[in-house]
Amino acid sequence: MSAVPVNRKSQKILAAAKKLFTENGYGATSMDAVTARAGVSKATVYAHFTNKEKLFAAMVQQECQRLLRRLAIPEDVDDLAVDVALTHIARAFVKAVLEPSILAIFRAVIAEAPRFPELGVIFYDSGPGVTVDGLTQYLQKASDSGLIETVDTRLAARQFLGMLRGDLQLRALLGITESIDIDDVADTAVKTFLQSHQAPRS
Amino acid sequence: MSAVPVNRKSQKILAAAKKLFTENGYGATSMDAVTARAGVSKATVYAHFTNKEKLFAAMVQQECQRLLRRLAIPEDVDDLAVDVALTHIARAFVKAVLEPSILAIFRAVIAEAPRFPELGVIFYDSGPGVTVDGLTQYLQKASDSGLIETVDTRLAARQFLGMLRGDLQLRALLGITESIDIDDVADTAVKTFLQSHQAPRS
DNA sequence: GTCTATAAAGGGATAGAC
DNA sequence: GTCTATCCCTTTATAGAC
Repeated sequence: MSAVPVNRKSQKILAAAKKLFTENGYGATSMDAVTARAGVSKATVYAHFTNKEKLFAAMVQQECQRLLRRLAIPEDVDDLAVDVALTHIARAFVKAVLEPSILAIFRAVIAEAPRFPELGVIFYDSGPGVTVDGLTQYLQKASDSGLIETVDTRLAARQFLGMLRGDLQLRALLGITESIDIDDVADTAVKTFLQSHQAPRS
Repeated sequence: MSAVPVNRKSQKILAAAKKLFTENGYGATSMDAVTARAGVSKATVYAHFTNKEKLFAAMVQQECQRLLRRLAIPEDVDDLAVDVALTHIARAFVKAVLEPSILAIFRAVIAEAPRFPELGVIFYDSGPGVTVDGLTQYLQKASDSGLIETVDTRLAARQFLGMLRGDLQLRALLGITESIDIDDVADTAVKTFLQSHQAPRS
């Protein structure tokens, strides 16, 4: 008589699926491996998730909700000075996009995007998309207040986030590890951005 | 008595492998499908490429050499004004990273990076890496000539290329198509970059 | 080197008992 | 809902003839 809405077994299966799909990829993950890791029988897996595709999709959607919220822009930055706020945002963002668990789900979705087109949209909208939206709103407010001078705030947000990624994220996705100073990357991007967008001091 | 160094059959097989691996992914591509598309027998494939992994690796390496050279910075930009040169570079770069054939190989390598760690390095060094190197050299020369003021030219190059990608490349990798003005994205990035790096006019 | 045929294993999915 | 056992197909890889 638990109040948990989703079955316990479902969660076990999804956890196993997440681990195996993200580590080995969709094609290289067998349903047998999922059942073994989840500690249930094969028939149970199929009772909960019709087939392999549905299981993969369910796993991705759950991870979207769980992981990618970390990419959202916090609400409490409005009180800070622009450079301080952007620095907070930048450091958190760089850290998040290099997180192994987030990289793993990125990799899985990118890999299977051609065969799961809906998932690409769901993934973007619940992850990278909310980051762009949040930063765009912030920049818009800052621009309205005269703190910065930016005409196309959405494009500016994308540029800023792109600067933060540099090719760090790509290298990480490719499995190239490196020791870099995350804060340095973030702070330099803030500096570059503000030099371009801050209203010339009168 | 052809002078072609590599076997004709090899090329047929590699072409089929490229098509199938990039379209369907590594796991979903069978050796049977490759042989059928190449019009050869299975034994021939195995005679040329020991196994499936080796075939995939060979395909990636060939595509690295063929496709990714397009990401290189052209040599003839030194004669141009900085803003003109950067605009040329930027437009060509954005166009290249959105090219379907290049996206396909990106997707395949990212997907299989965990199981083919060497390929990630080879891919980066022969593609995105040469872009960063080339632009870094260009920025260094421009900085030495006093045309721009940039302390860390490599970081600046990464920032600039990151701005150009924005999240365009990510969206493209996720299969999200959109109609954008490539030149506009490129030109805005150049503007932002120069506002930050150009020596203040005296 | 290249083919046809096949071996050996593993894959997704289901039947039927409980 | 959950299990065990199994069907049936595809897969990778090889044997043997030419």
